[in-house]
Order: sequence, then structure tokens, then C-alpha cells
Amino acid sequence: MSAGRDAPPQRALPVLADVARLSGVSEITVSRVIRNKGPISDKTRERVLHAVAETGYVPNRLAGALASADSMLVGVVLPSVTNIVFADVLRGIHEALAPAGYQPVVGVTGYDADEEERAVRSLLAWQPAAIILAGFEHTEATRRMLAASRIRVAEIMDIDATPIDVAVGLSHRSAGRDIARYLLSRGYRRFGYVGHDWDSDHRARLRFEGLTEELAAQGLALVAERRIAGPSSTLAGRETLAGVLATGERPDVVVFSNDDMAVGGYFHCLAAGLVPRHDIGLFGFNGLEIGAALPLRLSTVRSNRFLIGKLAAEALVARPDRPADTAIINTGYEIEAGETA
Amino acid sequence: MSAGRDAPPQRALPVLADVARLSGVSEITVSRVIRNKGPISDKTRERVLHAVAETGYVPNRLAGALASADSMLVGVVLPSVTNIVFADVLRGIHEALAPAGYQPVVGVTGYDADEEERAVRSLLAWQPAAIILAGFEHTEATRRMLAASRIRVAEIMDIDATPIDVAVGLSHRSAGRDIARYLLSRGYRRFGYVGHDWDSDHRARLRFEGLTEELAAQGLALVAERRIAGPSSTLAGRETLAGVLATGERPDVVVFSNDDMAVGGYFHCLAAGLVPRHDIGLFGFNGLEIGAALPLRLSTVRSNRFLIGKLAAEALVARPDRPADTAIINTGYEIEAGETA
DNA sequence: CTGTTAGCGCTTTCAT
DNA sequence: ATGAAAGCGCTAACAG
Repeated sequence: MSAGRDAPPQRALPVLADVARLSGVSEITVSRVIRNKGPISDKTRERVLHAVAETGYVPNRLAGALASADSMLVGVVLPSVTNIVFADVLRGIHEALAPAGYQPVVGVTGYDADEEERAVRSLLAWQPAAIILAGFEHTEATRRMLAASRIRVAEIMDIDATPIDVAVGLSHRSAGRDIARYLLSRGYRRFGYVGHDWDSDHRARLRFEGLTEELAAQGLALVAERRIAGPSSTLAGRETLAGVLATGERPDVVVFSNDDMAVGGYFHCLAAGLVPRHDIGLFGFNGLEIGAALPLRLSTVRSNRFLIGKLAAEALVARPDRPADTAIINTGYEIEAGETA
Repeated sequence: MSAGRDAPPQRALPVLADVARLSGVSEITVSRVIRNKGPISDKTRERVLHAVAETGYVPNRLAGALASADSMLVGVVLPSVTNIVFADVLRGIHEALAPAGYQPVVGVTGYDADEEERAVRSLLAWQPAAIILAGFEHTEATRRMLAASRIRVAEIMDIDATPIDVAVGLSHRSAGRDIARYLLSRGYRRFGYVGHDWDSDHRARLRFEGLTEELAAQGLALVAERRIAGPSSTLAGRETLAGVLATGERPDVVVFSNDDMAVGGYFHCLAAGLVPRHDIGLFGFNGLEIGAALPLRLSTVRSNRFLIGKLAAEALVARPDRPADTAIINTGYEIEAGETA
């Protein structure tokens, strides 16, 4: 098993030319076989495929994309991947892209517009066929780059503004209003609010505005309101509800900025001996699995995140060039009655 | 505002040559300015940068990577992104790659080795500088491709086998044993186990094996064991614990395959009026935030997922070529005493 | 400090 | 059904 001194010590990776030589055809024929394009005789195809297997050839998509000016890549710019909400969206995107042969390339912003700009610039360098980003809050530079690129752009999660190209999501303002209506119909009158940072999570603010607008329309105002500076979390929800209940007027229902916060509120109730709905109503947003697993199912709003990702990706794939006018795809939401409000 | 008939109707995206022409230098000089490489006079740099801004030029990394044979891409193949555990790992990877100028490209397997093979093949086509994948269970074809590519390979999460190149993670078998030791030291003797699908989650099985091995060493065996077919979830944990407690011998402590399942168990206790630790011990794995937010902090094991991702990416970036021998980086774990066991 | 030349590995014409 | 030539947009290697 000793290597002769003329044995290639570090054989370079096989390229198209190697496969062509081995199968005795031209490079373009191999290319056609691999891409299933153009007419190829069965005999040739077989020979080429055999050579591909023998060499372990893996096509270089860098070169392929450059030559064909078609990367089959879709840039996806999300605030976070640790947040299950965006992870679900990503799953939906993946589900729609995979069968069409597209690959998502993800960038993360940490809820920061300048980071988003950096991510978009870096993704555009890969010549994606389209780009998906969350929300409408972009820097001017981001907008310019997107416009110049002329590729398709989906803005997702939110539909409460005019999109660059297509928006896919739900109206958070309208959801906020419906939460108010639902809780009013349940007999609640003294509303409290427990939320997290608005600067980064603009959609939470829209829901809050919808909520308070509808309350105002009924001549009501919040009796208690508390917002923490950082991101939402179960722990924060728990502690913040405790703070709210320790001082001032006692609400008969508390609306949380999302399910994470609301589940924390639930935990506080457990620890404090309060029975949700009986002693105090709790209402979330998103419809996460954890809420449904609680001893009392959390009352919340289902936000159809998977669907948002899927429909956004499908819309982009269906029409590769930017349409003349903008469009909005409303994925809706559903009030999940639950048992806590 | 009417467009003359000789107005360029669809100006193509600017390329290096356009910037070069506009700034009156050669393409390579522009390239050097953009990449901050080689000596450039301040005057030239300024002129070039000006032209870049004016044209809105965005470098084409497809072409750059092809020409330099260096993609600055790192393939990341994970079982799931919806699972917070892997999302945390991904954050760690991102944290280490970003400052070094590398871009992660993610593929998802859904806990399936054939899907992993497909993902690896597809990522390899982008000529990544390295690849990160979860665990040691790969198909033969995956191993062959990885070997042929000669790029660096990090296998993460687990260190209970011999890696292809470098493994980064913790010993799940050893963690299982330590869980047994800890619970024995707390006085528990009648152990129950509630778990999820092993075929997909090999590491859960390793923990189980460590647990039962250590129990056997003390002359003990599980008094109850139940595994569901599907993936772990809070709901599944809740229902499965209920099932276990409804029949047969009553354990004094239940070890869950992970925190998701354990939190579900906790919820069952709440609903059934059982007080954790007092009536029955509950023990999880991972150290998720949710466990710490429960009215009684969940007893569990911290698995340092962010660190796993970070160290894996750092190891790859630090040494771009495959070393002669394999290495193992142990990120360890810590028993989190909590209040439920 | 700047430029010239020659490709990277593939796909697009356009022939045959 | 197959191939030859040209070139995608960029960078390495060598001048100068």
C-alpha cells in the first residue's frame, strides 16, 4: 500500500473537465446531463453519470451562478433566530423554497436597522434572486440598495404600511383592536398592559396602539402599564406583572406584549396564589405551543408565522421579476380563547 | 419627465469595470481599495471610494470567491432551527464567524441522515471554507464527500465518539451518569424516565444510557419508563408524565429527556395538585430560560450551547487547513440544582 | 504604488 | 444530439 513517488499526493477536486475527459464527451454535455437540460442520448447520459459517480464530482455553484447569472439564492434578513417566532417563519420560507430549488441565506440583525443595512449589503453581494426582510423600518441606504438591485423584495410580519414590493403578514394594529373587543365582550373593564422594548419590536407597539385606541373608543383607558427596556422573556413577564400588581390600581385583565411575557405572568400568578381568569385575566400574543401546554390554556392570538414565511417565499418564486405595483398578502390571525381570559 | 428614446431603460448593475472607468484607474486597483489589500495612495483610494458611492457599486462575491478560490462561507448543518437549542448554537457560530469575515450558510436536516447528506452535498457546492454539523451519525456518502472536500469539519454537541476532524460539545453519557449521582445523593431511589424519540435524538439516548448505567452500578433499575415516538414538546411531557403516574409503581423522581419535556411534567404536577420535589422530583436537561422562570426553578443540566457554537467556529477559523489528527473540545456542563429535585 | 495578463469553473450562444 | 468559442466579474501573479 506504499504510494509510488509519482502518485498525486493532493489530487485537486475534480471539475467538469475531469468528468468530461473520463466520459469522453465535451464539458457542455456533462453540464447538460447534470442540469437535466437539453436533449441527451441515454447512452451518453449513462456514461457521464458513471464518470460523475467515479470521480465524486460536486458541481461548483459559485462558477455556475456566475456564468448563468442566476444564483438560486434567496436572502433572508431576520431580527433573531433565537426567537421561535422567526424560526417558524424561516421554516415556512424553507418549505416553499426547497421544492423550487432555491437556497435561503440568512442574515441576522438583532433588531437593529444599521445591522440590517449591513446584512442586506452583504447578502446582495451574493446576487440573490430575491430578498425577504422583516418589517418596514429600514435605513435610507437599505432602501437605495434594494431599489438599485431590482430584485424582488418581500417585507414580512407586518402589513400596516406601504411595501417596497410585496408585504406578507398581519395587521398588528387590527389585532390589538380585536384583543380589546374580545376582552370587553368577556366583561373586563380595568385593563393593564405589560410589555417589552418597543424601539426594537415595532409590531408590539402597533398592537398596543390598536388596543388602546379601541379602549378609548369605549371611553376606557389603561389602569396600569409597565414596559421593560429589554427584549421579552418569561422571566421579565413574571417580574413585571409582580411589579404591576404590587402598586396602584389592580387591573382585572392584563394584556401582555406576547406569549413569552404572558407565560411569565402566569407563573407569577401560580407563585402568588392567583387563579388566572378568576382573579385576573391574562392575554398574550402569538399562540406558542407553551401557552397551550399550561395547566390553563393561555388566551392569545394565533399569528400564523409558518404561513407568513411560506406565502412570502412562494410569492417571490412565482414571479422572479419585480412587478410594477406593490401588493399585500394578509395571512390573518385568530383569537385563541384559551382559559386565562 | 418624459424619457428620451435613447435613455437607458434598464441600466445594468455597475461592475468593477464601471467603477474603474469612472475613477480613472485599473480594475485591480479598485479591487484592492475595496478589499483593503496592498498599498494604495490616499488620493487614489479617495477617488475610488467616491466612484463606488456614486455608482452604488456592490461587489459580486460570486465572482470574487471563484477567482480567489476562497468563499469565506462556512456551511452549518443542523437538525432544526425551531429548536432553541440549535438556535443558540447558531448564535454562537455567528458570533465567532462574523468578526473573522465569514458567513454561515445553514442547511436543515429534520433529524434525518439522508437529509443531512443532501444538505452537505448542496452546501459543498458553494465551496465553503469549512463545515459544521451536529453529531457523529452520518451516511457513508456524507463521510466520503467530507473526506474528499478536504475542508475542515466540526462535529458538534457530542464528544462521545471519534470525530472526522474536531468535535466540540459535551459527553452526554457522562452527563447522564452525573444526573444519576446527583439524584442519588439527594436521596431519590425510585427513578422514572420520560423521553422522546431516540432514533432522531441520539444524544438523549446517550444520556439515558449514562443514567441507567450509573443506577445499575448502585444496584438500581428504573421503576417506570415511557418514551413517545415523536419529538420532545411541553405538551408531550405533560401527557406522558400523566400516563406514567397513572399506572404501575410510583417513582419518587422522574428524569426527562430534556427541559421541554420536564416543563410539561411540571405542568402536569400543577394540574394534578402534586408539589414538585415534595411529592415527586423532576429533572430536565439543557438549562433553558423557561425552566428558571417556573414558580419552582427546574432542576436541570446547563449544556452551554452558545459556547459550543462559538468554540467550534473559532477552532475552524483559527486553522483553515485540516490538521493531521483529530481533536476534542469539551465544553462541559453544570448541574443546576433548582427546586424541583 | 499601479497595471497587465491570465485564468477561476461553469454556462450561454451559435454551429453542426 | 453534441460541440467550440466566448465570457460571467473578479483576483493572483507577476511586472514595472
